Amino acid sequence: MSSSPRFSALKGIQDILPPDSSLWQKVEAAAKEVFTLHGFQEIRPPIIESTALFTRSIGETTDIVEKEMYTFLDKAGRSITLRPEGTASVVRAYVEHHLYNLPSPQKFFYSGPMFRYERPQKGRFRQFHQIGVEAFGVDAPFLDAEIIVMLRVLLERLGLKGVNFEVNSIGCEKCRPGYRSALQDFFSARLEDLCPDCRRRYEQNPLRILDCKVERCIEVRRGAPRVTDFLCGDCRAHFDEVLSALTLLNIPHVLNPDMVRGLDYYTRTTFEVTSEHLGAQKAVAAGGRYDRLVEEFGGPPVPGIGFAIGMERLTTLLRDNEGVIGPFPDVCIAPIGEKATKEAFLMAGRLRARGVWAEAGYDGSSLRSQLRRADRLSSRYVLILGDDELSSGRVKWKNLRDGSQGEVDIRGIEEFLSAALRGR
RNA sequence: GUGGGCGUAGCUCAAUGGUCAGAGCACUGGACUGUGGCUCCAGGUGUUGGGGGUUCGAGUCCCCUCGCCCACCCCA
Repeated sequence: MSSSPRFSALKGIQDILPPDSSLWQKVEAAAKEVFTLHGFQEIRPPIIESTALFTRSIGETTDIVEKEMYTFLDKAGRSITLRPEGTASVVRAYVEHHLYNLPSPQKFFYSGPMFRYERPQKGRFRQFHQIGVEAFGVDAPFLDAEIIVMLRVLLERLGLKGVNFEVNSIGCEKCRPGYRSALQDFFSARLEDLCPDCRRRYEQNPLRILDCKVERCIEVRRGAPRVTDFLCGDCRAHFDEVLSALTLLNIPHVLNPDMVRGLDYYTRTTFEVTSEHLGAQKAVAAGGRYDRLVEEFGGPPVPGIGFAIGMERLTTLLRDNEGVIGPFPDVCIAPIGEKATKEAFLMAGRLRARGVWAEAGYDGSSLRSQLRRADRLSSRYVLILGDDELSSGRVKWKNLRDGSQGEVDIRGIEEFLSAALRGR
């Protein structure tokens, strides 16, 4: 090891290494397949945007905007921010390219890194990854239900178990102010019983008191007014239809009137998928409606809805459920001697051209160590290629799974292995 | 930003303030000149995260710093 400076990834930012990366690929492939079946197409927005895009949409006073953004000035002095979430960019693109002129709903999915300058902990990183979807132009409750169902289908296909679907409605700009003041009225007489954080929340965002984990605050908020009792007629009807659609579709879900959203743009339906195995950050996916956001970005009054899945959180759960086992080579070729090594090199190329994953030994290490290596890699087959084989033109093969072995003509190897590996 | 825990070999971890900081795993070779897994033998690597201090003597105690983990705030 040299004494020159050793680098490491930045705080809260991690490498995704094999075999973990193959689990990520599996998730991404399943998401693409499920989303496509539901009419969603991929959109690839940039990772950096002008800072104002996020401060507008997410909310000036949210923690994300106030203290968690990676913001810098470019060479022309413009304020640029690494995206802390995906929705703002998709809405920007939707408006910028006048996609509201296309038939509604327009449905998109995306995946990639997001950045928030936070203290890392379990399930929380400074660079993390989301797979998300957004749908524009339809405010019908069936779209809400369809999106929740789609999320469930995906998670089921991935074999994820032990998660809960929680749903809520936080109303619109008409009903929320009334609820907010009703909450403040309720807590105003009990302020001294609340924790310091909640006293601050009382002023800034009283809905957050419903989310507090302090024992005393949980007591105090018993009997607090529920957001679902303050919904206006339209919001009430919308939410009821979402719920009955979910019931119709046999989707297990729980009403959680205490569920709060961190971003300002949400309206009406909100939902979360939670797990008990994620530490303090138990949401593996979350989303909701944002019926005013397109308009706020200068577009027509077009409703929107979407969700995002936290990749690190999801893969944590999948890893716990089934572990991660990497892909295995189909065959390792163990050459003995220089001439055989050259032949093994060529043979590996021919096998690969036939779709067989072949590994050939590069140097003259012993047969024993080459076999040991093949075993460690969990290779299915080994081919032994030494002077005897070169002169006889017959290669020795061994099945490392059951120990069977034999020989095969050197020119028939591709056929032999293709047949032997069929149905792998 | 706040609080707690932890940093010793590639990995998992030992070592009362006291010789030269050890073991298992892994890796390579051999026992078995060309047959993996089991067993045995051999091989060698550390700025004890970094810096400073206390001490005759620091991996061990103190301070600073960096990093990791967990929690708060908040969030996927």
